[in-house]
Amino acid sequence: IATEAKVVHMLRERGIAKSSISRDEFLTYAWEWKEKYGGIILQQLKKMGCSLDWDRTSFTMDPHYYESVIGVFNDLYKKGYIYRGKRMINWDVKAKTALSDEEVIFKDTQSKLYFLRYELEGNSGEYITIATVRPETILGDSAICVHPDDERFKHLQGKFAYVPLIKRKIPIIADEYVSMDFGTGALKITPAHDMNDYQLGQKHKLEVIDVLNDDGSMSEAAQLYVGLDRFETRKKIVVDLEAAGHLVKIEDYPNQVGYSERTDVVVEPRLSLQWWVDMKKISGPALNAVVDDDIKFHPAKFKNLYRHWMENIKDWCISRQLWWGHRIPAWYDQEGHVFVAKDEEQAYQLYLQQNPDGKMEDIRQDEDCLDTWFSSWLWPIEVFKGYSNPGNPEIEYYYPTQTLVTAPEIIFFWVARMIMAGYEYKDKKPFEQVYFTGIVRDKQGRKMSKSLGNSPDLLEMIDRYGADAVRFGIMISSPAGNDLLWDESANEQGRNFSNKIWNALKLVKMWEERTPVNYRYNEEESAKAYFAVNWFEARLKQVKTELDQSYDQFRLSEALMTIYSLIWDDFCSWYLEWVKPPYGDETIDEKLIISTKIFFVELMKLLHPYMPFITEEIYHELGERVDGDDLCIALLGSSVSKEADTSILDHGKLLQASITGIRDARNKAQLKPKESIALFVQTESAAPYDIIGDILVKQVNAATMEITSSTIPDAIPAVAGKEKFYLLTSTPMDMGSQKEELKKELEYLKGFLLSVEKKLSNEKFVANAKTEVVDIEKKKKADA
RNA sequence: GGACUGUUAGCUCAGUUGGUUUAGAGCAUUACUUUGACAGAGUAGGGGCCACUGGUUCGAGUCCAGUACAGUCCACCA
Repeated sequence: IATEAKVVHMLRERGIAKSSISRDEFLTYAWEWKEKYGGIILQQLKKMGCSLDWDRTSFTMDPHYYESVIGVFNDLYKKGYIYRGKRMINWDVKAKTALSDEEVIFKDTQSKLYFLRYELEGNSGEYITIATVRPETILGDSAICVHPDDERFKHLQGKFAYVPLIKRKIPIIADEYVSMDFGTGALKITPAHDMNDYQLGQKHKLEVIDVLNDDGSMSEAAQLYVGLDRFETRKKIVVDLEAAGHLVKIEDYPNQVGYSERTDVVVEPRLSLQWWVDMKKISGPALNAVVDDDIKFHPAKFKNLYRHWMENIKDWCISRQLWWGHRIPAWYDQEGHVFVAKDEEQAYQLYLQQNPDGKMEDIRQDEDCLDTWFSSWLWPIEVFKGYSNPGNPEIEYYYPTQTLVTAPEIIFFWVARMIMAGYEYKDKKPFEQVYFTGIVRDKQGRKMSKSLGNSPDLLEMIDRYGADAVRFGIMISSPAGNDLLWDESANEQGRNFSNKIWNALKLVKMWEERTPVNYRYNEEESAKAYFAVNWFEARLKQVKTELDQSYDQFRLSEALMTIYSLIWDDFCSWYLEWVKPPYGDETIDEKLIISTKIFFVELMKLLHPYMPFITEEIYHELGERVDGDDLCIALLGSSVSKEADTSILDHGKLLQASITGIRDARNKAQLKPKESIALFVQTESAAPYDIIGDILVKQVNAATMEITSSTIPDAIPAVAGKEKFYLLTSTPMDMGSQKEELKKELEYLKGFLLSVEKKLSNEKFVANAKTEVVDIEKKKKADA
């Protein structure tokens, strides 16, 4: 529909009206348009780094696909699942053509609401009053409808009234559809000119009286004003109704009226025969598949929505008043008999069976096209030629696919119908998981759309920030199941991240310039010398486990955040600083540099799906030197276990807390970074400091470190958890600001202690809560 | 109008069967420090009646009901 609208627009700009060219000519233009803009979209996807199989692009109007769509239509028709039924369409009385919904422009209009009274049968002088904005349609009335509970009209139910002017007798019926508080509470039913009226008419078996011709003039069925234009008729009938005493009053009534985009005339709702799919015939397995989690939705909240829709499924109107698309394979003869076939020749053969003397020219094909989703719902099958060439190796290999990624707004249009088609034609689900992305909105919360023109220019953004940065910006702000409020500043974070990674590479490459020293340390020293390596290896394992969990739940932005933090905080801020050779040392331990590069490669692998370009580049930068190295293989082999070493991780935490605490104390005491200190550690367990001591000393610029059992006078105190540190400096320092901080900390802990004690002194809590919970509270108290 | 979903720091969001140190993260912001991987970095800080009102419970951001507001899809009213 969008394509057709765009092509129509393009032609109009060139001064060509759609109505002035043939169907085939129009389609030539449409194909040109498709090639051009389809190509642009593919280029953008490539520029974005989407790793798709570019040799296998597929289109629903490829010849094999087109035939399959027609084949499916024929198949469903034969099975009796497709039928013709009435539907209200938009009719352009000037162009004498049906319009798609997209071609109707609604304008706010100041209309009039006419209150008309209909005389009741038998009791001359008694009336029932209805309200309408289209008085000319009363000539097509089949009934008057009231709410069954409406006391005002209860006595009239089952009686009859006369249509004014033509005195046709119509019943007064009751239906809950009518709202009691609108208008007069009585509704005239005109099945031929209103969809709801039509449905009520079906329900109550009312006559359909079409009072309009296709040019908008009154038809023979109207009895009066025959041949007169609908709006002329409206003026005239109001005068006549007033003269006959039927007009009660006229009120102003603002409403929206649809105009044709093509001819700018008021669109006429018109009943027309359209093609439908009987959904109840095919929806059963598709409902169960999702309800039973055979197909999983992410986020799961859409499951409810899906179930509700499927349980109340309505038949699917598959006709569209368009030229661009799969043309409905139905042919009609002069009498309106239908012949559904795969092509004109076969339709003709069917026609011949009934009309042995018939000619090819006697039948003509349906002008309409199929709803775009009637082709799209075959996607998981026909992309692999699973319908046109069943059982071929590709469909057998790829079907069912694993994950469908799509937008929640097309859950019914596309997802549900693909599942139905999957069970109908493959007897199997088409995919295992469905991941619904957020809807992209701008900062003001508006949906991004072509018509609003509020979409950012992707290529321009890529030029400014880099494709990886743009991808990062999108992914980091795409929490599963929420809309994505697009803000260009997210790109900046991505760009800064790229910079950070690139600089980390620069640092590692600088180290490579140094003289390598092979295995500087012996077995006993290695836990200490390679603590940073052991720690990061453990962190890597730990984070990989977290990532597995995030991915299992399709929490993509969370996974990216985890990787971001692993690289920035753990790798750059901690690990690289820990292994960084001291200033002035021109050598480097070979194990350190190789481990670092292996970690770097591992990190690049983790990040690759999000930022493919920079990770690919760095992988190759590092790869030349890592590949083929025995130590690399040995290191990888040593990390078979997925369990991270928790004691190493604990030591890492202690080291981080110590560094942070001491640095904080240094800052508060306004020590210059270059000023060295003597560090004293007061701790309950000294053992870990054997391992982390060297790094600690380096990171806080200490000349010496000692374990002490008593406080050190005249030193700057620092605290990390239950660890105490004393920083001895050559110059005495003012510790006023630090004291303030510590007082605040103390206040907090006092308050905290109070709240815990309050809880523990509550007898009901101690009596009712689980013992573990009470124990935790007791531990909190002890710690505080 | 129907159905569904949401409402937690300035912004975007976590918070997994109610209890895990008197609510967390990223970004933004503030102060100080630093300039030997980093058009930056380090350290610290500020910022929340967890929409509102009731209820269940020893205990509620978490469960229940209602209200308000927002979003989405569907149907659109003579």
